Amino acid sequence: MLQQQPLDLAFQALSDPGRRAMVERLSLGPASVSELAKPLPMTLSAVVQHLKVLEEAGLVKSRKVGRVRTCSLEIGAIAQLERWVSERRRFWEQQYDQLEAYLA
Amino acid sequence: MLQQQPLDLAFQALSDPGRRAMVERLSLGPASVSELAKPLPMTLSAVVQHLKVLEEAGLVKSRKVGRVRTCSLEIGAIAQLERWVSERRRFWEQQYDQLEAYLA
DNA sequence: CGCTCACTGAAGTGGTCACTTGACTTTCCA
DNA sequence: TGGAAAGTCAAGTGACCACTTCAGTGAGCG
Repeated sequence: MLQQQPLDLAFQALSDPGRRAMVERLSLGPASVSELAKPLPMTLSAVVQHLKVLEEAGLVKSRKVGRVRTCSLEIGAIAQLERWVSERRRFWEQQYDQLEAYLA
Repeated sequence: MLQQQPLDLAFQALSDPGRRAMVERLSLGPASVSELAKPLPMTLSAVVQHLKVLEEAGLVKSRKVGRVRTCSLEIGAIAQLERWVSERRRFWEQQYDQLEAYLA
C-alpha cells in the first residue's frame, strides 16, 4: 500500500513479452544493448526504449563504456516483486487453512 | 518462454494499483463486487471491468449466487508468477556467485 | 405488485503505449 | 583520417486502456 509506485512500474514493465525476454536474458548475465536486441523482432531504437522502461522501473541498470552500454539486472526490485507475490499467496493459503480447520 | 501469454496477462493485470488493491483484498478471503468497490475511488462499473481483466488473467474467479457475485483468488496463476520471478532471481544469484568464486 | 439492491453492457473519450523512420553523435580501428 | 559500429533523440501514428455515463436486468423483500 505504501510505496506502490515501484510495484506499478515493475509489473507494468514485465507485462511486455519483449521486455520480459530482455530480463530473462539478463538474468543469465550482463549484456550490451545490441546483444539484447539481436533475438528480438524490432528495431534497436525500440529496444532502447524498452530498456529505458526497465531502468525506470528499477529492474535493470546500465553503464556505458566507450560506445557500448552494458546492462545488468537490479536484483532488489525483483526481490521486492517476489515479496509482494509470495505474500499474497501466503495470506491466501493461510485463510484457506483456517477454512479447512473449521470444516474439520 | 513457452506459455508466455498467461504471464503477459497476469503482469499486465497487476500493473494497475486498483486491481492490485483488489487482489490484496481477495488474498484475505472472498468478497462481493460491491465490497471490492467500496474502498476504491471509482464507479462500480469500472470495478467490474477491472474484475474482468483479473479473471481473464486467471488471477481471480467468481461465482454469482442470486444477485451477488462472490470473487476469490485463483492461486495457481499467482504461483506461476512467483515461479517466474524467483527463477530470474535464482539465475541471477547463481551467475553472481560464479563471479565471486572466480574473483576468489 | 412495486421498490431497491447488486450488478451488467454499450458507447464514448482523453490519455498512454509500442513501434517506426530518419537524422545525429561518439567511439573504434584499419 | 575515413568509415563502420553502437547507440541516441525526436517526431509521428495506430492501437489499446481506464474511466465515465446511462440505460438496462434480475433477484430479494415488504
